[in-house]
Amino acid sequence: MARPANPHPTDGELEILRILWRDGPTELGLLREQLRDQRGRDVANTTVATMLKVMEGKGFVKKTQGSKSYRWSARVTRRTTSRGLIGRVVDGVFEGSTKGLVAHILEDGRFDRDELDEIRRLLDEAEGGAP
Amino acid sequence: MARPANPHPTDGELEILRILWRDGPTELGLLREQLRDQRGRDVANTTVATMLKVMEGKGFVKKTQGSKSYRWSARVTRRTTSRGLIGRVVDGVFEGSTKGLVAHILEDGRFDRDELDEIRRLLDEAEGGAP
DNA sequence: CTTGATGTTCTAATTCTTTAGAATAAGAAT
DNA sequence: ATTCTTATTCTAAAGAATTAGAACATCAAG
Repeated sequence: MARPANPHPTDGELEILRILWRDGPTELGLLREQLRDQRGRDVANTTVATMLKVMEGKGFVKKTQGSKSYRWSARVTRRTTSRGLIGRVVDGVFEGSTKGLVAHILEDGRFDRDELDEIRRLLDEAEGGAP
Repeated sequence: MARPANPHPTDGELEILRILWRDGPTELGLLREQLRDQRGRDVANTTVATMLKVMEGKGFVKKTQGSKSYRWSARVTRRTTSRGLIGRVVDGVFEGSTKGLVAHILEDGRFDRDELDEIRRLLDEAEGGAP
């Protein structure tokens, strides 16, 4: 037996998704440039192509026919992806307690007053829909 | 070139750390039982031992001499580990914005009124130390 | 039409992750 | 003392992740 497939995108896959979420459908060349900028070092064309292939197999991205080459775009939203990743942290270190995670972030995060005020506003909004 | 080393524990490693954080220094047999319970399926003794060896090399756990066998314990705290994992999510999908993460959780999480009140209290405490 | 740039597919090397068997050691039980 | 259980180390299989070269296609430029 060996490792089962991980349902969450890896760090490398997230680098690509982040670009696609931000820029929308993107052709290979431009995607490669963005990735180079993000990493601060060059990356081979084929590397990006291979990653996209793998990610396509996982259902993370899809390709549509562009003018001369494919245009790659995210098939998963930022929302569902972050939901999954946060769930992993919650289960992994907070024993399933989302509140535990929030507590940690509030205790640990360096927020200034404006940010705290904004969080408080979000909290008020959440209160409206609470059971 | 191949993949670089990942500073964060894997999901499998987290399963072990979670037990060690909860139960403190633990011998192999008991650790194996806890892992079996957590997973709902059996695990080989050697599997656990190998994971511990790898994790020892990464600095995640350490062993001390017990009565007859080693006692394994976490060398990283829950706090630093969650800090790292949360940082990864923040950088990965929220473009470095911790506030973005909090916003997502509050919008998305199903909190009841009691929990929201508790979060509000935590927020008040954070306000005290804010710049 | 040849050449050059870019994209795509195929193949593959390397390392990490997960899993466990084989062999051995060492203490417990009878 | 021999057997049983448990722990440890060594070895390794097999899939996942990351990286890219080789080969070929294709479109644009000249």
